[in-house]
Amino acid sequence: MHELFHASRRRFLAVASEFELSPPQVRALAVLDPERPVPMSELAEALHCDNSNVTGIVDRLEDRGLVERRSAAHDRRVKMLAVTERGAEIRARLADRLDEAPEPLARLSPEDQRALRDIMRRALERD
Amino acid sequence: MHELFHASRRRFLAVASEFELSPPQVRALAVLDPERPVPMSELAEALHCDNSNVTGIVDRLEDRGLVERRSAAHDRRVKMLAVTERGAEIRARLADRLDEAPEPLARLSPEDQRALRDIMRRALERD
DNA sequence: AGCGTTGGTTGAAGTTGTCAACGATTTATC
DNA sequence: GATAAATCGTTGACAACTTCAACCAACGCT
Repeated sequence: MHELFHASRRRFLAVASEFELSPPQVRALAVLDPERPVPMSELAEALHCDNSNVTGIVDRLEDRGLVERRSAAHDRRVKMLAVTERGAEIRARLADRLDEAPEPLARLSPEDQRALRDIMRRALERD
Repeated sequence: MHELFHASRRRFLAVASEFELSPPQVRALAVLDPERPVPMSELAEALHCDNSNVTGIVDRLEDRGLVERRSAAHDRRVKMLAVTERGAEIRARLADRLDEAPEPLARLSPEDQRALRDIMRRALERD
């Protein structure tokens, strides 16, 4: 199990540097929904970190034109995070790379892969 | 799959702060072998980071008395990293906490857990 | 002996992370 | 409706991580 996580972590870091993004930036981009802007605080919660931390991360994502801050209509304190067109494109390519099965699992037989998928489904279905 | 990694990551961070160690410090301590000191460069390789990075991480682990730098007999350039008695104790408790099955998997039926274990074994056995 | 290489450290620069304090705004309470 | 309390995002201070380039000491080779 640890080995699997280790392999996944390594691949995650490799993909991040491949796109010249830092790990938290990749995580943020993956969490954000191009279809539906969300407040900063929601991103902070998803990333398990402080509000003040996402300020900086979003700053840098905004500098690269991947994300946009928009003020919300219903509450002038909150800022909604919208993924730009370019951000959505990067995000999609990122997802493609990250959705590839990690190396050790890719070598499994088709039956094992199916069985694994079914078990994973059962593990998460009660949420 | 991503959800599983996410859950594991969250637990990992929780355990780290529980022991008042930073994530890289936990990783380092987990990699090191109390039975067999290894050179710094080997730790750097295991952590997928620069040599200069482990210098600082080991500095702080040494400050807390969890790890010791010993000069190697065969080559006076290299420094062997040895886990202290206290370090080994923390390391063991850390392993206990990290070896607990992640939340979603713990709820699986015994048959599914066995099947999962067998699949994992097959995935890694060709290494 | 001399020269290139290697192992670890140092310094600079940038990012991540937490915490406390703050300004602007909203919501609750009187 | 005015005032107080709570909320959202930002800022500043500080510690840790990360990479890179430069460096020193020590090794190995010719």
